[in-house]
Amino acid sequence: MVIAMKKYTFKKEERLCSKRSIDDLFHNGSSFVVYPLRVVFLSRPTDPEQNFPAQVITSVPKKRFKKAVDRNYLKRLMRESYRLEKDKLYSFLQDHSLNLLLAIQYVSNDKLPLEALKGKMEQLIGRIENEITKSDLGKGN
RNA sequence: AAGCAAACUGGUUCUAUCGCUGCAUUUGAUAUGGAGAGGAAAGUCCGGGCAACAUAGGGUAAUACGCUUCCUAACGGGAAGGCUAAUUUUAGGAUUAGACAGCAAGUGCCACAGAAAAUAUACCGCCUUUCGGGGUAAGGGUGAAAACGUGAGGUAAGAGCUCACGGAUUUAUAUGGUAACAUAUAUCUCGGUAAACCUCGUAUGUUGAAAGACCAAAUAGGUUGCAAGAUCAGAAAGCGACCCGUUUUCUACCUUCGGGUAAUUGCAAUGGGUAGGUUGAUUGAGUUUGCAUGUGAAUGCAAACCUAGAUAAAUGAUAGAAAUUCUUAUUUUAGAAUACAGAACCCGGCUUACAAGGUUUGCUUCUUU
RNA sequence: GCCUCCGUAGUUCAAUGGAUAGAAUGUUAGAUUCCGGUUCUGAUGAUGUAGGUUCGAUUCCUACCGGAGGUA
Repeated sequence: MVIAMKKYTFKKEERLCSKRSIDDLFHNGSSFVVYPLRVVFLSRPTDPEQNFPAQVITSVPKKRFKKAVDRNYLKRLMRESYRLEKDKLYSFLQDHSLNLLLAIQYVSNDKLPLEALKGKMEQLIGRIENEITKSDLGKGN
């Protein structure tokens, strides 16, 4: 576990690439919506081989944005906002020693600017922390 | 000069901070340096490279294409030319478009209207008559299209039946041209439709990089070989002196009567599958410049250059400055805009999208001479 | 990525190259009824878009646009 010194990186280990874990995430994960973002997440105990506590995948549906330029633009904005806001999430996850799989989908029909997306991302991360603590409590009982 | 249309050209630049993906050097982590979307990357409409599998040879089927010569790795692409049509021009000519082989091989179709839509079975009319009929496509105003057109001869009345002039067309010869074709002479013929079936000619084996090739480890299982002990009990025989141990045969099931099969564990070998990684994969029908050849597409030679390589998929965000244009404004300041669009194995085309600015051509209007 | 198919009234479907493009249902207006239902009568379409072939195109050809499915 080597983090903390580099806050704002977004490397390959932080992305979700394995097809198996993606299938696992979408079959077993739970979800909620912070408009215009829909989140699917799945928490697991920490794997000591992995350097980062969360893996993220972003997606924009082709039905809502026909042009590849628009889709790429929105994915970049989502990545950028996640990169800037993920700090809190990482420290929370390390405290609870959890590993998180995360999928963020863009649900709106309109393009939002970066500032608004950053605010939404902050809300979203707070919501995730809530949900995880709830489920942990449930397990405890 | 302004506006509109078409074609071509064109496709903003720099700095800082944070971040992403390859590459090079260094290293314990990592750090430093340098690189990082297009003319259409798009549509996936053609053609090729490359790969796997298939493959004696020929034919059929299916699909695509179809004036000529040339270019090309190849093409349904391009260049030059011919022909046809449309527009324009007094004319010469110019511009644009063309699936532009064959209906003089066969078959089919041609609504409505019209006598008739193709073997004219002649409705009216004309001529003739022995009143049964026969001849006749000159006139019918229908239709998108009416049996080559006009005139003369001819006839009972008529008719390319004959002649002259004219239009289209088949074949042959001559001249010019590489050829398509053009011109002339002779000859044959005279509804349209092949983006109707079809005929002739040419081309195509099938599947696509999620193709294919390679890699070590783990897990589960398949096959083969060896070994082990157990199920496993009974009978007979052999060996060792005997208990006992061991070997062989029989007893089970299937059978084509040759034989075959028989649970478990361990070790070794072997080929396959799953997920992952490497490769395929970016030095190539390469890019730029110059010279030469050619009407041109293009080709040849020389020099220089290396210019993205991702894989749930990088090429971004923020701040500042400059450039171009527009508006406000007229020293200036402020604001807005900067298109279409994002590589997915690679090339050659085609098609479609495209802001401002620039060039050329055409049309319209206004001004001046 | 590759391949195949389909676009006709609001909806579900017809139509051999002949045009006035039909049928059911829906919507709506009127009639019938004391009121409603049933029933009857009428109204309601740029054949996805743009070109071409043809005397004539929903149909044939080409290019775009949109949608659906298959493959892995």
